[in-house]
Amino acid sequence: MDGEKIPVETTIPGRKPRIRHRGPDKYPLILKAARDLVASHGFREVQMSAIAETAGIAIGTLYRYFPAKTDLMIEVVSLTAQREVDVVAGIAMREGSAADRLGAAAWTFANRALRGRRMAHALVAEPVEPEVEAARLKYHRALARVFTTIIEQGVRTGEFPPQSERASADCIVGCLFEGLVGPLADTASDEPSLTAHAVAIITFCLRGVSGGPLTFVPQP
Amino acid sequence: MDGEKIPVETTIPGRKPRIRHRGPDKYPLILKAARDLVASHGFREVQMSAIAETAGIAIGTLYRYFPAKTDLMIEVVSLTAQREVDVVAGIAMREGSAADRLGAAAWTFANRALRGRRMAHALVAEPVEPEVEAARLKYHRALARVFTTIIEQGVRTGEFPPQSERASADCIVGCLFEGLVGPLADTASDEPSLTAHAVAIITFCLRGVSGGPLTFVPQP
Amino acid sequence: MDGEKIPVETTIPGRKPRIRHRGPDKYPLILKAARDLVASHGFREVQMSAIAETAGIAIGTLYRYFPAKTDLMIEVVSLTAQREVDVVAGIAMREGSAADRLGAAAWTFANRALRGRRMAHALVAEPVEPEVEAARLKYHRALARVFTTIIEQGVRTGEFPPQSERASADCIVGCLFEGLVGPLADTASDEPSLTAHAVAIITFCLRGVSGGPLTFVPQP
Amino acid sequence: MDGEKIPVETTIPGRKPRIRHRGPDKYPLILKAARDLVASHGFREVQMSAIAETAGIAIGTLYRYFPAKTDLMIEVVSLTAQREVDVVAGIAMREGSAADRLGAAAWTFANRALRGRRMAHALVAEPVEPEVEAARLKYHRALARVFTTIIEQGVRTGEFPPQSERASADCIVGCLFEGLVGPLADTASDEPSLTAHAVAIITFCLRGVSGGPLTFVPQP
DNA sequence: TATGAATGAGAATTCATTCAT
DNA sequence: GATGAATGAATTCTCATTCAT
Repeated sequence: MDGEKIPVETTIPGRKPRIRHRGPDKYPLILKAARDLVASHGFREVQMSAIAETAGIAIGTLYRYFPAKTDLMIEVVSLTAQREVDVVAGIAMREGSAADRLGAAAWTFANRALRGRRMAHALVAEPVEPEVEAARLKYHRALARVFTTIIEQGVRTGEFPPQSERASADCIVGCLFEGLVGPLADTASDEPSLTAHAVAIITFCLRGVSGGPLTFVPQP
Repeated sequence: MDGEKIPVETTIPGRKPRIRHRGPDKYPLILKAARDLVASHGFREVQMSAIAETAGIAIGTLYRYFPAKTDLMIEVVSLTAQREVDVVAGIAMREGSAADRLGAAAWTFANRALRGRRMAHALVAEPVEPEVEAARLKYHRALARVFTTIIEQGVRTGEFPPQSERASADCIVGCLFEGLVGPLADTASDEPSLTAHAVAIITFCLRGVSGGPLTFVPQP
Repeated sequence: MDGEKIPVETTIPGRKPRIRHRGPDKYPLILKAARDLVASHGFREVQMSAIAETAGIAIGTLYRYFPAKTDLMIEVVSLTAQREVDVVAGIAMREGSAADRLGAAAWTFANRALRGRRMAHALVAEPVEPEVEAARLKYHRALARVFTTIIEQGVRTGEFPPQSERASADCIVGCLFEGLVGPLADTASDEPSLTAHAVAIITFCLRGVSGGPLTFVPQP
Repeated sequence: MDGEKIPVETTIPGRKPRIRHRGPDKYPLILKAARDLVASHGFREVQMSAIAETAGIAIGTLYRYFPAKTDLMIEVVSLTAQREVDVVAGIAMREGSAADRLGAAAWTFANRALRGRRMAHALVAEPVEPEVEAARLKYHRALARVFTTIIEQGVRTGEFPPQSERASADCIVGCLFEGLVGPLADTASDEPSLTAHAVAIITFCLRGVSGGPLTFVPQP
């Protein structure tokens, strides 16, 4: 109506990326609440209202930090998974033979998974939406990549026979998930038997990769 | 290994028993509709109304046969899983060395899983409620039991070294799930590369069990 | 997982067009409730919950008949507007000179609008969403088309001078809306003065179309 | 017609009076931001946060100048409308016959409205709350008053026949709104056809007022 | 005065389950 | 027995407004 200024159809400011903080940053608080809730109840059972309540904030505040529930869940998966991968990768980079490092890496993963069972289960076998599922898959792949690296090194040095490193790495991840996370999710087995189980699984993996009669012995 | 079936338990104690009928039994009709829908859309996406419509009956009728959605889902998992276990168990009971039979059983599972991917994924990695999850777990265990049997026989005959048969069987199941079902769920890989992948995975399993340099070769 | 039946990714049955009724049809009930509420409170103030309550049904039932609020609002606009247009069009089709019929049609519209002011206002000047706005616009256009027809006939017979029939029809609609609906929406004028106002407006329209000193006289 | 402004009243009785400040007056800054945003997105789409961001101030500051969103919106309507009325009133007070001035005033309005369509639409057909609606109505009335003045002069000099000046003025406003703002709000018509449309509309108005075969010819 | 993080009431929509016919 | 319309609790997300710093 006013000839002097004809604003073009522009984006409304402040619409999407609202996450920008200075003062008290509730981000870690929210993430912790979400993590805890997922770890104890799984993805499906967690409502935004519960997360807000657990974090001691209002729902609206939640949405200042995460534009949608999906985003928060993705962040939970990514962060938690990344931490696991980092630790395992650290082990994989140490000194020693490929077999030793492979065993140590798997052993580390196993021990961490046996603690935090519920969360491990959520990361392994409880997808919700495609987008969260994608984040979960990334975790599987990242973990497999660590093992792929070790195996490739072993093959290069002749310690392991030629093989599809990708397939073998997938198998190791599968062994660890199925053997330690899935079936045991709700079983309350005793500590020693779980340890023996883990040792047997890692031995299986070493043999699968090496094609020889290796046996895993956990290092204290 | 005896000829008896390795059952995926179905009855849930403490639940209202399924209603039995006289006249036209819509039970298989409903189950088929539910199965098809789960196979094509996954557990989460299937509503009772959709199942009823697909089965060509009214929602109310659905509830005459299954007191709750959970029960129907459990039945879908149990029946579908039982069929898979049956087929794999059939292979496992044939003539031949333990290694041959183990390879053949795994190969059969792999091929069936690569068809019907969506359903396989639902059975492997898409739990919904604890109760359905429990049914899913029974499937894992039943499948593992088939492999346990083969391994035990191989160990007894000296074909395989002593080992935790339970752990090894879990590993095999894990290898197959992780290697074939999980990551590939939405990937559209070509036939030959998938076959090669399956071969590599089964080879890994054979080596894991035998501790020797076995290689899997699919029988035509 | 089952080789025999691989259902293709199909649409889940029963997803969208749920509107299919046999028994007690709440459709008119809902529409009446929505109409009444819009007529008394305008579009903005009407919540689905209020409509459900007014109709004496549950919210879920509402959604059996209308998949979304927008759809219900569109229906309200369309139906109400169509009725008005029909009545006016009926007048336009009668016997008589173009000027007579134009006057009679406008007079009819005016009288109906002066009753049901709130609703008329909602139809004329209270858009909500683009989709509802589109329905509202259709109403304006449909009403204009009635007048266009009369004017065209008048021009053809020489009763009216050549002109842009479309523009003239828009003007008539604008005169009626602005003169009768908009400003008076909340004014509580007395009956006689409103009648005089309507007469003056229609006279204006007749002169605008004819370019001559016509005067509108309402027929009893 | 005297020189005094035809004001669109702004103050709302019974509301907390607008806060007056000493230091840097952000008032015009905010108003400009709000105006621009309304002009490009309409009332409904504009959030206080967006206005604050556009104005480069904090939300809290916004609320120091306007106690509520409604107040700000009212101010936007009032100011914008006042400007339009001023311009049209300026034309109306020039030299010339009543018909000439009426045509020129309408022509000016039309041209300004065809630019800034979005804002014109917001002012004409996008009310939100009763209070904003009231401000919008004042705009309509103020605009009508300009035309009333011209018509009264024309009637006094015998240039126009006796009539309800109020009704005629409403009609002119209605013709302009309906013909130029409403239906065209989202249409992307070309310049020449819009001009022709405006000419036809103004001709209609001249005839409606004069009762004679006048034709509008835009002055360059 | 200015800031902007925090608030929370409110609105739309979904879907398992019930029950009168 | 079958039907399917009706139910309503539950859940996600929005945005005007407040207030401690």
